[in-house]
Amino acid sequence: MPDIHVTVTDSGATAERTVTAGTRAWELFKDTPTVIAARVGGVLRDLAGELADGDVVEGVEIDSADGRDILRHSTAHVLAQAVQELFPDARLGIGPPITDGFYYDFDVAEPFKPEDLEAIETRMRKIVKEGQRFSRRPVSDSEALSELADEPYKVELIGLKGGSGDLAEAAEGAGVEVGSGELTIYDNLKRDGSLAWKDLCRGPHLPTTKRIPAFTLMRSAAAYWRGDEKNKQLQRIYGTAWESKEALEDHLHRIEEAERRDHRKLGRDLDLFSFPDEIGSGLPVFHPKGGVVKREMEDYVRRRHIEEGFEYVGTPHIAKEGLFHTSGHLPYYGEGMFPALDVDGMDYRLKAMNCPMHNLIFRSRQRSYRELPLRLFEFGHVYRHEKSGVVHGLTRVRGFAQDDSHSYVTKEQAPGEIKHLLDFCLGLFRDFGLDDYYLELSTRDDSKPDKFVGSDEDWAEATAVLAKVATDSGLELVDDPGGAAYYGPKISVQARDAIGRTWQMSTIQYDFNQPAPDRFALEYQAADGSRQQPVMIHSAKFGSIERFLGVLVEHYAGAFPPWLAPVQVQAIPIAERHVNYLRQVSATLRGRGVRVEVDDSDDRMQKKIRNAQLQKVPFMLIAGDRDVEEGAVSFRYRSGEQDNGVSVEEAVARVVDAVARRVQV
RNA sequence: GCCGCCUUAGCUCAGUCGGUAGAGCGUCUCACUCGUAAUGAGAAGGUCGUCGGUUCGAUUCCGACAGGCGGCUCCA
Repeated sequence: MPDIHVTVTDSGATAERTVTAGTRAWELFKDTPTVIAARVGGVLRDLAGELADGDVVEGVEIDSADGRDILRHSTAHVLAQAVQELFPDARLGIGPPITDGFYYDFDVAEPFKPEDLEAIETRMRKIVKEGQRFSRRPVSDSEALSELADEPYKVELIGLKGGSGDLAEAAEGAGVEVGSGELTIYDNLKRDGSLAWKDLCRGPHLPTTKRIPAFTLMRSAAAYWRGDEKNKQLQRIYGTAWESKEALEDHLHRIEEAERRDHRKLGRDLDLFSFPDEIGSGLPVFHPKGGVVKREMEDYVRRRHIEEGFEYVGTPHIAKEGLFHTSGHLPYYGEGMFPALDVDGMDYRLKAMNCPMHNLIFRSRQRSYRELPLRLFEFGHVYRHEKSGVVHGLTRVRGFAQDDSHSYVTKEQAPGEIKHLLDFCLGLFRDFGLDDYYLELSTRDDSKPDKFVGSDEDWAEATAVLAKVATDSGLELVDDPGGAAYYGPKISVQARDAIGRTWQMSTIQYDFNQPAPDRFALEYQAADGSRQQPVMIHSAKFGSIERFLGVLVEHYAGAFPPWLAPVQVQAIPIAERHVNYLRQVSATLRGRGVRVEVDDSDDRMQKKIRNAQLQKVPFMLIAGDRDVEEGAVSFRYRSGEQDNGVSVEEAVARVVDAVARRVQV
């Protein structure tokens, strides 16, 4: 056998090696059990793959991003095998790795029950224990079609590959089944070489099922085939798999931790807000403590808008239906609006957006170019008929307040105004202490022209303007094709919640449609006396007050920085005789604008500390005989850290300073 | 909207193989006045989500609806 030369990277060390022809990748990594696949010339391959002369081979560690994907994808195969062994009539959908786990879709007569998941998991453990080998086998399209004739969904995927070939569009995750090149089938072979199961798959996979160190099934849920509501619903089983039992434990622990931060739970525990059934789904009420946070947010953003050149306006919650025909909302967004209210034979609608009303303010008289940019702002309360299944705490509601503004500008002013608005939004995120976010650029879906208004040229221009500002910001930017509003593209700031879900917060939208002559016919008189059409830029900085508040609760796990905390100082007397002293201290604090409460209940002082701690109050001022004598207090932080004998003057200064600087403590 | 699961006191949850219910925390009352995360005693509090059906009898079984949870789809 002739020798071949390969370049091998193993555990970070690279070396040239000479091996006999026919050597397989696993032989290079015999001594590194954590390597479960190989990257050959930049392409992920099975360890069983034969090497060629000149190959550059890198070991893929199971705890790397690619390694985990391969592990999870292989575990998805084991899941599918177990399901088909227990439910022979189950047909296979797709089974890709996802963030922190994997899923596999099945067409089954009956949805899976919790007991089914237990049985499936037990069967999976058996398959893992058997150490079945993942064996790759290239097949022609016709071979694949005949072998998988009983799997209609796989057949459909093979058919798609033959067509336009855009599998990413075919179904999210389908790429793991069918690559762009030749088709491959992975056979699961038992120790004796007999075939246990097979699946159409691009791979690569672990060498054997035994290399799955830790996994668990999470839940089952329905999902539409190829993500299309018009298609049949398949039953999806979610699971997770990790490189070690410890990593799996850590993951499950992180999920528990996230549940503790859930704003819906904290909203109840901290008495911030609730969702009374009597009012309706997705319609929150804010309790006094939640009202404080909401008011601080509103005060902040109202003041900032005025500082940034906006004019505060006000508009009603409902309007005659015709207004929303003019704006385009009814034809393009009718499903999102609540049904009409019949008022004396005239149909009215709850508004889903504020722009039509701001447009009427703009149009209330002749406008001059000297007035531009003209910026209108208000807390606009909008109502959207969200589908029942999507309502979620404060982050997806049916009625909410937007800190909504519309900047009317000349085309030339648009880029500058967009940058101005983006800077405004980022400053707000900074002041509220949010740091886990990225920008998204939402553009038109060219394949659905009926969902968007306006000419190709206008869309291209608007998109280019937004893209440039977004790119220039230097922030992480993600494309969101098809996510634009019907009237124009947008930049949005996406923030992550405790469970890793992302929520759209600030939005900046470029709109050349509503000012158009066939809509609101907005115009201004230019310097040369001509009538020109402005561009309007929609923007909301919090986005929705409710959603932003929900994300804030999760971000801080309820422990708000002092400036936002509903109760900033809890005063705790050691005995009843110290209550009056603390009332005097509180009066001083209150005089400086601090939200302070004195706990004069019958509880013992230890209990009062515990309660304040559970309510996540930033500062506790505790006073007993010694403090009264010295004109001092004991100053306790949320961390449990304490400073005894702090003078009242000093304590007040500390609190006032922390509030003023908006710092977290 | 679709699929599955869930709904017992303000909260977290027991329980009733069909004979109308319990605990802890919280609330209220009383006693205690205590130096950095739970003092003790007592009391109140539930038409067991709503409406129908089956039954001698339904909180329990069945159905519809409402609300919630997890996904999917959607998210201007």
